[in-house]
Amino acid sequence: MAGTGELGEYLARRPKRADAQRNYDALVAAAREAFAEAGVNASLEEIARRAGVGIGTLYRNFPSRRELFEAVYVDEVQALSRSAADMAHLPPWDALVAWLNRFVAYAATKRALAEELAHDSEVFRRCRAEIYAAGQPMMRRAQEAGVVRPDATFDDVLRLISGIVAFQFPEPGQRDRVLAIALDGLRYPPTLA
Amino acid sequence: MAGTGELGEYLARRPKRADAQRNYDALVAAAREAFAEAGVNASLEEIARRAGVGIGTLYRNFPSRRELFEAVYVDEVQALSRSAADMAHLPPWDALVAWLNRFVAYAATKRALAEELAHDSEVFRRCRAEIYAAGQPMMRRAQEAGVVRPDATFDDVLRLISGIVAFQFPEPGQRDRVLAIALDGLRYPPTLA
DNA sequence: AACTTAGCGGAGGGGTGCCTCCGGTTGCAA
DNA sequence: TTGCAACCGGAGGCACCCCTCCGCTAAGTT
Repeated sequence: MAGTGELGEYLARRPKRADAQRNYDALVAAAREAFAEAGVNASLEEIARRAGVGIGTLYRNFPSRRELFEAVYVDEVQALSRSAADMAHLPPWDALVAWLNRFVAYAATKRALAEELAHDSEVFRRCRAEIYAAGQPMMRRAQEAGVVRPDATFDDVLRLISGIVAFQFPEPGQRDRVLAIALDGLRYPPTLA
Repeated sequence: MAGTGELGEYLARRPKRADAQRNYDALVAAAREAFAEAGVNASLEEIARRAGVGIGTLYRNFPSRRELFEAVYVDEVQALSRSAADMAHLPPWDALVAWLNRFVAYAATKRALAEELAHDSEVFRRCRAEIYAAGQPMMRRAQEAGVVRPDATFDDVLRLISGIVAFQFPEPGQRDRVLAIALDGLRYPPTLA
């Protein structure tokens, strides 16, 4: 688990007794599903039901909705962060694109969650730093190699991708086509398709 | 009002008596604000309160939440549709970009609404057709002039733009920068920034 | 001015979600 | 095995929202 920054300490909240741990994990898993399906307004009682525990158990582990958000969000970010290492052996442009594709999977389901946490949350700031630490070097590397336009920031790119992916595309190929347009805009020097 | 297609007939629901018309209009205006602020789940009772009418009046005019959505949505689309004519005198690329900028203003506030209506709604289909009728000729014109990549569809472009704009950008300049990246990806043949 | 009827508005029943509280249960250390 | 502290779960109070129903009001007509 080394290399995921100091985010891990936020998992120290995980309880100690075996049954309590089972419930904690079941709640986070249920919450992940529920938030993906119904958005951030998913009913907490529904989540408890889905996890097979009482509503009281949910509130004991996560006194507020926000803390449940955070628990779901943190390990998603950690997985994304770790994946950056897998792309290290690729050429600069390919590495960036590969990681951005991994980012797509993250952003597609976690955008609403991130938006909710964005307002003054220590956890969110740390997650943001974690993502930057993973992706920004790849971006810089690609820019220094002259294959990404120099006037774009890493933040620009994340927003570009996140926005596009937020949509539900009816036809599966279309999302990739739209992403390709966006990536062509990022590429430098411009190339003929 | 010519040129806005057959969408106008949906406004025939507007009631006849003077007081009823005032209330109808106040409700639509209140709903527009409320949806912009609180999203599609804004409370109907809050909307009625804001419009200064009873909840009963709201339900008489709009038996379901969806019909209120539609009323708000339709004239927004009509305004967007009409604006296409204003760009006719510009060169192909500039015209398209100008209209897409107008589209940005529309998409920023109406995306959630559109998503809600997207599922089997006759009104939504007509609005969609209206938008296509307004924008697709500009897109085709630009492609025929060789200034827009030929493999992109009009739908691709709308999704590209809508997605990006869905975000709240903290710094105002960033949105334009991100849009510029996307538009560069659309442009053809690619040009050096 | 008087009438008629479209239109008004809000009380109220039903439903759902949030969160607290506490009697019962069970993992685990000794 | 036993004891107890940690943990469980759901009943219940509160708040909010949805939607219906019906007695009242006033706009438009004659």
